[in-house]
Amino acid sequence: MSSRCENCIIRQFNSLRAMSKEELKKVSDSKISKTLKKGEAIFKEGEKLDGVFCVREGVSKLSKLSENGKNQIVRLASKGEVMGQRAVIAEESTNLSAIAVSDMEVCFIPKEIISNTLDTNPNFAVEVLRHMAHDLREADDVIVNMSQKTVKQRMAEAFLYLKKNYGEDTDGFLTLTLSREDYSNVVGTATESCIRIISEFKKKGLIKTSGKKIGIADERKLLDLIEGF
Amino acid sequence: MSSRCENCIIRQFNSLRAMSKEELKKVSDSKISKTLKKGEAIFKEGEKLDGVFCVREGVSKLSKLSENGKNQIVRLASKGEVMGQRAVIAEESTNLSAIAVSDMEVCFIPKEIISNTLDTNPNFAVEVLRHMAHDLREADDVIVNMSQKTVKQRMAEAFLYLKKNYGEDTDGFLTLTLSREDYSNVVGTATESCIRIISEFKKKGLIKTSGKKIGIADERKLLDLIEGF
DNA sequence: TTAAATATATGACAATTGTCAGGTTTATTA
DNA sequence: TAATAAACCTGACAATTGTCATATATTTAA
Repeated sequence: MSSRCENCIIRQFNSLRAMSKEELKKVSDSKISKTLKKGEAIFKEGEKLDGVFCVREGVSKLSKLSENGKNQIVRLASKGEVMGQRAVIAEESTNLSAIAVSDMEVCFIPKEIISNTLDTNPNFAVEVLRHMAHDLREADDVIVNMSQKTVKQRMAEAFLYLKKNYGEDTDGFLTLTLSREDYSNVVGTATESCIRIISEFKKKGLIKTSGKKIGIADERKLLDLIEGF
Repeated sequence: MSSRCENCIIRQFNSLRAMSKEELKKVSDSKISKTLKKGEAIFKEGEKLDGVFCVREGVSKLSKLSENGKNQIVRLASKGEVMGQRAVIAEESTNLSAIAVSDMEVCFIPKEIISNTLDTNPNFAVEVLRHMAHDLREADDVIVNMSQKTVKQRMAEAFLYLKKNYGEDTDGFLTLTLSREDYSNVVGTATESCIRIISEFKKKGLIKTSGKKIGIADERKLLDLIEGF
């Protein structure tokens, strides 16, 4: 369970790959592995983080709750992604909560190691920067989608996003199963609206469902819908 | 007009302050100063940028246009901010257009200098990282606002944002004057809805107007509205 | 200065989306 | 396994927001 970071394949996918052997050794010696069950929180908005969390297995939602009970999922983080980095770098408390949407395995890495490495290893800093630049672009795209696309279009995009990023099983259902409420929080709509759209898409043959599971039945038509046809 | 970066006060506000004297000298020797009139584009979405733009004077909107003609302003950039950094770092073409919303003065800095400095000066990389972390947080907040707040609430926030960031003149009108269309593109709504809300706010004494100019008349009530009262 | 273009404004209406209320199904746990 | 809780679903309706049409004001340019 708690193996050496130097040998961890996950590292290939994130900024830790720019660390030197010695740096990785330090990380490995001070990291703490954790397992989380679906629904458990890794951290909650407003908390001060003492480090970052590297996702080894499973998927987490990064979301923000408002006073009126609405909840917006800003992005999903999975294998290879590092959560809490933004807050640690900006030396702020997190603006987002991280909650497991599937069983997870994460490694906690103390912030001192991260900031020391940032200060001394430009390769690492640039690598982190690239990842952050990517996240920023994605965030910009989400903003634009929220304002320029209808709920239906955003739902269609959510399904295709999940297929692209997490794949589908042998029966053609999305590997990552989200609750209807999670979908509504990704898309930014009421759960009822979300459910209605799922029903409609199913009726029209765009998707198929089996219990909670959702599969893409007609990708072409979903794409057309997103484009506005 | 075209002074030395080493002496530029603007630098204090952005990541260039982490550059060494020699690095700044290089920047200064290769930078190109430009003046832009309100409405002119600094760059357009999809373009490959050969460098970044440091804002010395004026304000620019960073926005994205969709096929159906809708336009979303993702953020505003003003004195001290560096535009195009994200694209240069990620080595992608820009996802956003930058258009002057007031007369501007910007300095173009070739990307080679930026990436060389990133690779060799960890202080600079970390400083850029901090700025990007800040932008990312702001982007997350915008996503949440778009999904959790009504158009009225977002309009109220836009007015307070402009007051906070650009101040007001001696008559109590916002220093930065945006067109109604710009407002609608910031808030993510139809221009007609935007105008209607401005009329309503005016009628209720929350704001005052004088031609294009808008002033905040009752900050308390605007805040209450944002909070949901 | 006048004409044209652009920005602002408002009404009428339609479409989208949210809310509430009540169901049914599915999952959890005692 | 039965009881309970949670998630899913649907209808009816209301609120919000967008669209189209049109009028007026303001700016720009001939």
